[in-house]
Amino acid sequence: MKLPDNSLSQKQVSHSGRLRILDEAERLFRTRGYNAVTMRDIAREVGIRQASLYYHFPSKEQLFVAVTEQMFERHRTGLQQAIDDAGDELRSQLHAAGGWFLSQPPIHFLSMFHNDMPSLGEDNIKRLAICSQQCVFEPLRQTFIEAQQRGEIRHTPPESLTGFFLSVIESIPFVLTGSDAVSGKVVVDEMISVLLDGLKPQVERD
Amino acid sequence: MKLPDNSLSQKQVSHSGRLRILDEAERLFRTRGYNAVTMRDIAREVGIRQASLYYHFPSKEQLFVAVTEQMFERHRTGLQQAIDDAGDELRSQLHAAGGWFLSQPPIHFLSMFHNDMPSLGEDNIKRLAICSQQCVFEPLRQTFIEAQQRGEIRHTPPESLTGFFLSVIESIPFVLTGSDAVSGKVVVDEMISVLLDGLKPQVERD
DNA sequence: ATTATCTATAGATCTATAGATAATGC
DNA sequence: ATTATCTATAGATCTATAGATAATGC
Repeated sequence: MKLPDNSLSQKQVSHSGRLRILDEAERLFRTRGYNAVTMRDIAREVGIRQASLYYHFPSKEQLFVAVTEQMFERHRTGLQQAIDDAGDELRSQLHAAGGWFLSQPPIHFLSMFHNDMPSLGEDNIKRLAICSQQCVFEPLRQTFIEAQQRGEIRHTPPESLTGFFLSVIESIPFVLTGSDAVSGKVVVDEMISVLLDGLKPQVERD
Repeated sequence: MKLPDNSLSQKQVSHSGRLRILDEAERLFRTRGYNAVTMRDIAREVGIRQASLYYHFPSKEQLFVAVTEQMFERHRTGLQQAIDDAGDELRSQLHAAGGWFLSQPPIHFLSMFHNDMPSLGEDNIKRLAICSQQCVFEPLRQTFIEAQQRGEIRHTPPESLTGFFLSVIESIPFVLTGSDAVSGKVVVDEMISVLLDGLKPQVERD
């Protein structure tokens, strides 16, 4: 099974079968989690029978892995692009990163690690852990490191800052449940302001 | 294929059956989530047969609700106590709150709202949402409000600050997975420092 | 001949109920 | 008589496989 070679003429008007499945599965897995979504649910959304999914993917687990890698990969390119286009100031870079995440459906990292991944085989757990690390964590970590090298913020473990940033992003859908008088953008902007004020370089005034 | 040899001579040292069930169920639900835990799993841990659980609780869902309310209630008293004992400075209050959460197994709020609660009936969802609000959110929110009234920090929606604080607490088990050279305490201390520096009252600077 | 679907079903679970049985308290 | 357990099982699912069938490409 290779990539479908592109000699397909008008076969895929918008979506080949495989891509439709990936898209619908991603939406369902994201909103309800791996265990709560059945192959029947996915098939229903795609408009085929449950057994037909097994022509494209050998198992529910492999489908989930494919879906999740696709999603992380999309975040890697989108996030990197957003940061690169945002100039060379940490503040604008963080706003760009925040804007990127707000433009996408939430990843639900914590749920994924806590609920979904334990249902997978060990190899796939490791694989997805590495993938998330490289696609989402690493670009942000690098951004903080460079800001520290430029002296824009004081020295604090960049892993902590990345966790800090992402945990706020991830909790936005949750925070907004209470009072929807606030939008995600506002919460992220507040967070970035607090973060940057709190990380001002330790000048020896005072 | 009979009794799993119960070599305990005195049946129950400290716990009635119902409390044993609540405790084991809490541990399992917390570590694996509502859907991934079966009544059989809980029964196995308690040392009884699966059907016997239904003598104490009418359904898996009711058991989960009882377990979760118990847990939130424990957080309410523990958290309030920690804050009350911490003097009247925001910094020490936040350290106390952080220490409380670190002393407890993680709540996994986001997983609970995203994966567990959608499997419950609407009434129970609302019930648990209110319970978490009152037991965990409200004490923290009140703490931030009072600090603002004392002028210790600048004015920022206390709901955002609470979400901020909790989201970092919640992501600690996750952040630590990468590099366990850092302890939870260190991450929380860093977070509090950044938060307090970032929230310094708006003196006219620059 | 290949690709993509379908029907039918095996084999595992899981929740919950029914009714029997043992232990305890009066 | 009450309390707490047990065995057995009904009734729903769910994943995955086997084999038939239709559509497409050469």
